[in-house]
Amino acid sequence: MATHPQICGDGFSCGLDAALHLISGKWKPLILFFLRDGTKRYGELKRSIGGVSDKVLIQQLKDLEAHRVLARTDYQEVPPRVDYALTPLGRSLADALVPLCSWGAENMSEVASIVAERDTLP
Amino acid sequence: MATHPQICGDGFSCGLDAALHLISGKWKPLILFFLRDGTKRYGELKRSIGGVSDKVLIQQLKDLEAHRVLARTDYQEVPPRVDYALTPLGRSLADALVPLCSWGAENMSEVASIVAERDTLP
DNA sequence: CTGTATCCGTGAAGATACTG
DNA sequence: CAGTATCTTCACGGATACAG
Repeated sequence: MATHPQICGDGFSCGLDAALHLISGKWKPLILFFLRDGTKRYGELKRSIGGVSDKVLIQQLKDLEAHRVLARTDYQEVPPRVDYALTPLGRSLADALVPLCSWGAENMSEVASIVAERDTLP
Repeated sequence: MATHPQICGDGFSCGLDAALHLISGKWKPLILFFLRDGTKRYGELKRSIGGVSDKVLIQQLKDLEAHRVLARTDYQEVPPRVDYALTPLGRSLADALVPLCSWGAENMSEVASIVAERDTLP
């Protein structure tokens, strides 16, 4: 990732940049929000989200795990049982996301029409 | 937040999804961040950010403008003078971003080390 | 000063099939 | 059930040159 020359050290331009680095990915925000309800198994997660392929879901889960946002537990059973949960870091991040989520919910119809209008232009 | 998902009516899976749709882009968070200080001219913005090409910066500014997050004013002068400012929608979005920004600032060193550790692996 | 116009490399995401 | 393995596509972002 290219570092931005301005603002602060640690390789991030600002706190927002650091936070976004962890949640950038098409399904990551959704994963975080589902996991706020508690630990979930892989299949539950996949059904909850819907429309995501195994490959992509696994990839995003691995990213989040590597970034210490969530923890994966493999019970080494047959048939396989694996679950995912937020770490303390992940929970605090998810909490920080709440206002943004509320904003989106409040402005959703406006955002939807803006996006629709724009995506259908030539 | 809404417990569920899957396309909640307006084409977004949840409010967070809608919000992120507007700020996804490498420089957009930074642009919002700088514009919180007030209206800025194109050149100011470019210098503030640093390391971004004209093409990409313009592209992201256009996206934000089309999404009604910021307003562009062209003074029709020679030499050209153009400035950019947050709209009311943009300001409320930027405000909703503050907790996330704070989270990033508080956890920046941890995030930086996590990312560094991971990005240097094979 | 504020942009356009091209060309291009990269990687994220999707479709599909297969496995322990 | 919980993944892996390939193959493909395409939008994102970058470099460079040029224009009003």
